[in-house]
Amino acid sequence: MTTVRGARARARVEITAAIKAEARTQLAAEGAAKLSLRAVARELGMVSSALYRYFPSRDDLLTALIVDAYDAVGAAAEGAATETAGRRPLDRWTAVCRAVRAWAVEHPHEYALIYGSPVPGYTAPQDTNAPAARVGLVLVGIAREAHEGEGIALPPLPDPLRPEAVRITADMAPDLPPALVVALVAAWSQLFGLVSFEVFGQFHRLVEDRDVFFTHAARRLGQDVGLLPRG
Amino acid sequence: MTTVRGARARARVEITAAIKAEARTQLAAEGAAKLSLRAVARELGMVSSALYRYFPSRDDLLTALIVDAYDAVGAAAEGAATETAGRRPLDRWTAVCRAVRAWAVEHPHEYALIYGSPVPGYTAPQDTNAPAARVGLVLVGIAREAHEGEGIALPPLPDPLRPEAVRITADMAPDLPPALVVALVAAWSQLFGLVSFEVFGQFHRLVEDRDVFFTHAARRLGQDVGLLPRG
DNA sequence: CTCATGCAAGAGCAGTGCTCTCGTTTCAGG
DNA sequence: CCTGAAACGAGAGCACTGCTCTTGCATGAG
Repeated sequence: MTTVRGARARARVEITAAIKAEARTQLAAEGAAKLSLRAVARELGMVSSALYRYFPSRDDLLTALIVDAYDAVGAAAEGAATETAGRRPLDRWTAVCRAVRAWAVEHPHEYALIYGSPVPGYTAPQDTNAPAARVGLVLVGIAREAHEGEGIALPPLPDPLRPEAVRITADMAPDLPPALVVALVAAWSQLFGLVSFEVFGQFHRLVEDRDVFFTHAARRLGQDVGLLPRG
Repeated sequence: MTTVRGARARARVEITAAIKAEARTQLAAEGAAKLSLRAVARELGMVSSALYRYFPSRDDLLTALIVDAYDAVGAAAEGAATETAGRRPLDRWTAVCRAVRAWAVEHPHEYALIYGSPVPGYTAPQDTNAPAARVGLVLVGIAREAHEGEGIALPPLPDPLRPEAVRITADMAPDLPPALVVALVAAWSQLFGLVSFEVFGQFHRLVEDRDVFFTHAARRLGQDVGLLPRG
């Protein structure tokens, strides 16, 4: 049963949540590298070994935070998409990009956890895959809507490399033309290039008005996948 | 004097180089987070405290590696630019992007060091600025050449956000039109979005032929800054 | 030749992730 | 209701980390 079976089970979920909350606080304050199991336990009034009853290792605690971060940025993107339902696809695209950026700027350490360097020997377990895909799926959804409504026009590609030659996993969006899927994957990664450079400080003393810059770049990204500027 | 003043000075530069070499080996093997001063010293047959004669702290050793990494990827980009001198700007652009990607794929941990999450409380000192700018300057140079030769055409921007409204530090490329500078900065960061997603594994089980995909995306990036497909 | 300086070694401090043991508390099956 | 298994918190301990300080030795400049 997944229902609460008693005081013990209730305490377990509460303590697990408290550990994650305190870990997230330390993460936001100092970054992932300085997240210390002992410090978390100390702050919670426990002893470090007691924490291993809830998370088998430090990496497992990090994994939980990673999943939460993916879910948070995914929820931000989905929220922006639903709030702009019915508007022009290019405006929706831009709104979603801006929501991702806003979340990243507000939670730089959590952003770094999921879109920065992978932690040392750590390989992401399978259960991070679904949360990690949420932002991408939102973008695909907007493009699909535009495509079905004929509100999309991929610019001609005078390119020796036909996009059909780029093999993308088919089950991602089998209903969309390959050229659009390729453009979407590229735009998706390029979006996080823009966000990462801002969050990681590469725009320091280079881009003054980062909000305006990002909005402009995100809009052009939407045009790159064929979203039309006028509905 | 910068010349060698004696056996002592010679030994100093040799040992400094040996430390950096061993540190780079460990960096490539395990990643930045697992780089241990004691392990480096152990491997070199010294005791850990002796290492502090050469690097005041672990972060200073990391800084040295960061500068080296920026220089390495910058040199790769510059090499690709000089090797393709005289060819069409769009081809040169693509070649430079491919050189950056190739270096990143070959040195993932060093790439993560400079384009991944910033390390914990660490703020990059001033002497990393110049090496960090090299790749961007190569891209600017190619765009400038195309612009001077009239081989550039920024597509019309039916965009409510005029690029002139995006303030970019003026002394970056004062001779180029603002719209081009904005497009260049965006393309620069988007290039590293493509590379980071590949190196950090976000394309896992998604993009099959990553070399073809990257070349295609890099070429479109070049077109985004106005480089013409036909010379 | 002398002596300040550069240097390696070692001990030591405070901190880390993690394991193991040892009493105690809780909860479920008989 | 009772009992035994499971879950739990506390503590000691291991091997490791970055870093500091002191001690003695070798180098090389004056």
